[in-house]
Amino acid sequence: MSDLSLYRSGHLPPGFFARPADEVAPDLIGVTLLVDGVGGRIVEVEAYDQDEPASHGFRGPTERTKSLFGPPGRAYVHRSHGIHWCLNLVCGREGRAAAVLVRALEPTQGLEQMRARRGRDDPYLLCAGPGRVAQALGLTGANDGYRLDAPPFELLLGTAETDVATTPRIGITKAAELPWRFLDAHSRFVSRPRRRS
DNA sequence: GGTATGATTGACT
DNA sequence: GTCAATCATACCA
Repeated sequence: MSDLSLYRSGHLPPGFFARPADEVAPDLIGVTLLVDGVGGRIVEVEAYDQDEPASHGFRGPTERTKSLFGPPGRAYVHRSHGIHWCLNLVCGREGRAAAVLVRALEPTQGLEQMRARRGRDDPYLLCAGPGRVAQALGLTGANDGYRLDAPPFELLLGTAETDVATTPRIGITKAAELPWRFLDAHSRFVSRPRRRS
């Protein structure tokens, strides 16, 4: 990956995900994520890597994490707390567990469909949080392993520069100090405001 | 086999 | 702020 600006307002360039997750993650802020034409602009993500204990891949591949260890550019959709689904975008190379968790979108397309799926009207509660994102986009474990460069998925580069802030990750107890949460510094659609310093 | 723990959310005090 | 929901996985016996 060299110059993203060459691809502005188009699809993601080939090889975009074939990099370490903490390099891919900030580049995803401002990218539009759609599933069957419904979705919005990514404003918050977190990176996870096999070598740190917060990663689902830390203890090696399992039935649940096989797509996480698969080729980059695919979805890894896992259940959280037995209730919610969370969408990850697989990075790195096959055989290595690296992924970016999509934590929040600014809803831009298919608002009514997302409201119906979420059972809520407030646009700030449609996609603010990983479980909410998956629910709004209609994603479940059935979508685990799907390619991200083919329908129903679509990823489009943003057209404007985005100010990316970096903070520790949320909701984990291991490797909690790693600064691998990336967010649009000015967006109101993030799951939680930037941590006070 | 039993128990503890989540990459969370929504309801409630 | 606290806490239950709900289940696959991890870890210990």
